[in-house]
Amino acid sequence: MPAKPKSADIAFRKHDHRRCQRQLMSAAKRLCEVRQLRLTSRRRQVLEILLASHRPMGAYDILAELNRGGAVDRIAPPIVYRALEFLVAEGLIHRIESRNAFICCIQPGHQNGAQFLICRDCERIAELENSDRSLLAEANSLGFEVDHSVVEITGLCAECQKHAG
Amino acid sequence: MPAKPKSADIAFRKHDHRRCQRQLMSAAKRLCEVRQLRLTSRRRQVLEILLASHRPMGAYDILAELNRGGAVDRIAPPIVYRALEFLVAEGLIHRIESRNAFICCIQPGHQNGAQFLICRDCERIAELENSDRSLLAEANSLGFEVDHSVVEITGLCAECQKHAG
DNA sequence: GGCATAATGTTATATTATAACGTAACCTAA
DNA sequence: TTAGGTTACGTTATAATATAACATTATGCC
Repeated sequence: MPAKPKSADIAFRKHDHRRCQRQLMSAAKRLCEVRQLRLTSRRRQVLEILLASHRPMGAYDILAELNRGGAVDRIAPPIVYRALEFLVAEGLIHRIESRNAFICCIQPGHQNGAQFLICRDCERIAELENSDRSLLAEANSLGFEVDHSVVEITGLCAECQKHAG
Repeated sequence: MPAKPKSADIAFRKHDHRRCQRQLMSAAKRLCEVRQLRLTSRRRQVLEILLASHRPMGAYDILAELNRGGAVDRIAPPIVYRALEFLVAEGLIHRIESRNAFICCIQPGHQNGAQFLICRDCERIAELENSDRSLLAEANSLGFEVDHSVVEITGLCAECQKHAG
C-alpha cells in the first residue's frame, strides 16, 4: 500500500486524484456505518461534488451542480444546506469561514483543529495536520473550554508566486 | 500610569471601559495622522459604535445604531461597509469571519495575526496576542507566502461555564 | 401494517454584501 | 481662487448567502 499523500500535496502538488476520491468516499461510507448514520443519496451527491475537485465551493455552486442537466424540478437551497450541515457535523467536509465555502476533508472524521492554507490566486486550499497546541493551552489557562477552532491562513502558494513574477 | 489591561481581561474581566474607549479612539486618531489618513466623521462614528461595547456587531447592527434617533434620511449599507473596510484595512477593527461581524481592535494598527476566543454563550470575544509561530513556519516550509491569518476559537468562557453549570 | 423518527421537498423570506453611478468635500498648484 | 484631480460619501438597486416554517416522503421498528 502506497503512502498516504501528505495534506498539502493534495492541494498544491500532484496526486492520484481518482484514487483519492474513491478512498475518501469509502471512508465516508465506513464512518457512517460505524456511527449508524445515513449517507443518503443527497448527502452522497453533495459529498461527490466536493470530492470531485478538492476545491472550495459555495453552497450555491453546489446547488448549481446538482441542478445541472436541466431537470425540470430544480432543487432549492435548504436541501444543499442540510446536506452540508450533516457532512460538516460528521467531519466529512469543512466549512471555510473566510470564504463562505465548503471543501472536502482529507482526514474524514477528524472534526477538530483543521488548519488551512488558502491561496488567494488559484483558490486552492491545503489542509494541514494540526501541530500547534500553544493557543489551546492559552485558552485553557483562561478557563476557556474550546469547542471548535477556525484557522485559515490566506496568501500566495508557491506555484502562484512563480506565475505572479 | 496603570498597566495596560491584558487582552483577555478586556473581554472576560473588569476593566475601566470609559478610559479604554478614550484611549483607543486617541490611538486611532494618532495612527491616522501618522499615516496621513482621514478619520472622517463617518469612520469615527462607526469606530465609536464598536468601541462602545467591545462586542462583535454585524454591519447591519451598526447600521441600525447609526440610524437610531429616527433621522428621516436613513443611511444605506454601503456607507457602513465602506467605513468598516477602512477600519479593518488600518487595523483599527477586526472582522470575525465565523460570525460575519466586526469588533474593535485593542492593539490598534497591528493588522496581522490576531487570535480570538469567542464565547458561544455570552458572545464576548477575547483578542489574544499571537504566540504561536509553528503554523507560519509550516506555511513557509511549503513556500506559502502568508498575507493574513484568521484564528477564531469558539467555546465557552469561564464565566459562562459557571452559569451553564 | 401502524407508528415514530429522520430526511427531503417547497415556499417564502431573512441576512449579509456589493455594483454602479452620482454628488460633495478636500487638496493643491498654477 | 479656482480648475482639476482625488477621496469619501450618498443612493438605488440587486447579488449572494442562509434559514424559518411547514408539507411530504422514506426508513426503521414493533
